[in-house]
Amino acid sequence: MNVRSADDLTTRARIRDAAVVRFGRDGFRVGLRAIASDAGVSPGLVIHHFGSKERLRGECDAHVRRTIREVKAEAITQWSPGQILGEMSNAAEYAPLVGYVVRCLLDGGALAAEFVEGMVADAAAYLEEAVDAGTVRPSSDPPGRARYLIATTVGMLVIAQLEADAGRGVSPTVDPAGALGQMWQTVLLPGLEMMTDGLLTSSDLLDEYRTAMAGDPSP
Amino acid sequence: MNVRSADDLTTRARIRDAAVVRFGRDGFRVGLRAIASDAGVSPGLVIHHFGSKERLRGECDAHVRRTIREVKAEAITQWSPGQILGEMSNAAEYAPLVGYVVRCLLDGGALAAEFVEGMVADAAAYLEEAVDAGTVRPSSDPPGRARYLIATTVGMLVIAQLEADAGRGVSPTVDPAGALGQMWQTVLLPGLEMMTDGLLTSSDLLDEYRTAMAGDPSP
DNA sequence: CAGACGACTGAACGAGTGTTTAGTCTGGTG
DNA sequence: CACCAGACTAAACACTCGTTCAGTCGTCTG
Repeated sequence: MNVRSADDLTTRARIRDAAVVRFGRDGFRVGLRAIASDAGVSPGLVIHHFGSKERLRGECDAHVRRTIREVKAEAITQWSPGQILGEMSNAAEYAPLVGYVVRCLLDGGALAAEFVEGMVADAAAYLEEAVDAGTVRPSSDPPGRARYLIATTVGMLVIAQLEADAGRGVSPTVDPAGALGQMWQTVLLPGLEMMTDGLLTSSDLLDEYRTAMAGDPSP
Repeated sequence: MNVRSADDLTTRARIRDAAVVRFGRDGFRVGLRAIASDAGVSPGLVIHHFGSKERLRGECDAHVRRTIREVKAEAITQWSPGQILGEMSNAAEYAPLVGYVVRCLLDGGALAAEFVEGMVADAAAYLEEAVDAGTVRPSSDPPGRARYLIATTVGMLVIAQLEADAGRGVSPTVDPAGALGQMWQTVLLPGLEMMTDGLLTSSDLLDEYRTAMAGDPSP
């Protein structure tokens, strides 16, 4: 117990890391036997250490949560919130974590909701700073705008995962992190265009919506 | 066989419809017994009609695909592509289909990839028309822009599903379609703002990217 | 050295799954 | 009527899953 904090390569930690990788790559449906095999261990030992598969996943969640928080803390000044996952996927060390988070997103656990809310909060803070600095336009609904932008990131993660899964049968070497990077390249230019000039040529739609909401704000 | 096309309420169709609803609400992990029970039928009969659970899902896919194509065909002139799912979720008749599609998106089957590509293609066509009509700005990468916009829609679907799942324990009456509608309301104003004015106050970032790409277009 | 404790394994258990099988009921046909 | 094909069911089968259990090994302790 006292050794674990100093040397994080105990069997227990090895099982946990193997579980994160397996969960991230194959989803949460994988059997304990596959995880145990990856860790070079018997299925019974996994239960011996973690009590149940659910508690194993709980520790994986906590571990991923903690790691992301650390990376985020030291990177908050460098990148925009939406890019954190992209940058993490570039570092091979953190690539499995990205896969794990995407799986959580698809599976819909508590970590997923918390992760999305965290991204939204980060984006809101980041946008507020940028608005104060004068580089980003102010919005009449800052939290809503943050949600809107994070939705785009989440959608790209999901679509990248979709294509990574689809290509797995043909070329098993396709990894979600690579697919995500490719995805970023594809939409970076259109995204920038969208962010600088917008999409519409006139403000008619926005004006219509605003006057409609002024008359009847209920829907 | 000749009866089925005239009257679509054969036992076979009833099982298929029950499967679509169950798959959409609980995901593809639900057992055949639950589906059979919903259809008022024994588990064996499901196999008798469809051969296997996988083939049952295949017929569900085909049915959803066909229905969406029909709805799309008669609605293509009215709504923008991203709104089709939203409008469908309002019609109670089609609400289960929306849930099914979202589940496919999360599960990552062939229908999911096809569905996303279909939405992207629709969005691209819709945007091209709008550009010609002068209501939407031209883009230097129209397909990329379509992908970017559809990613936002997909992300909102996923997040809405996330929150619908999270609230299920507290209030089981929350349906994905309702969550989706609520989601739309939340981000409609910020989305419109974004589309009319953009996000950034200057074109520095875009210009930087363009000059960088002009010098080294490889990455 | 004796004893105890924790890591660890291999085999088994019980519950769940999709599927099979034997058999019943029903409606139409010669 | 006899017959039969198909819809349909109840029970069982085969398999996988998470989990349990009895027991072995090595190490530390008194």
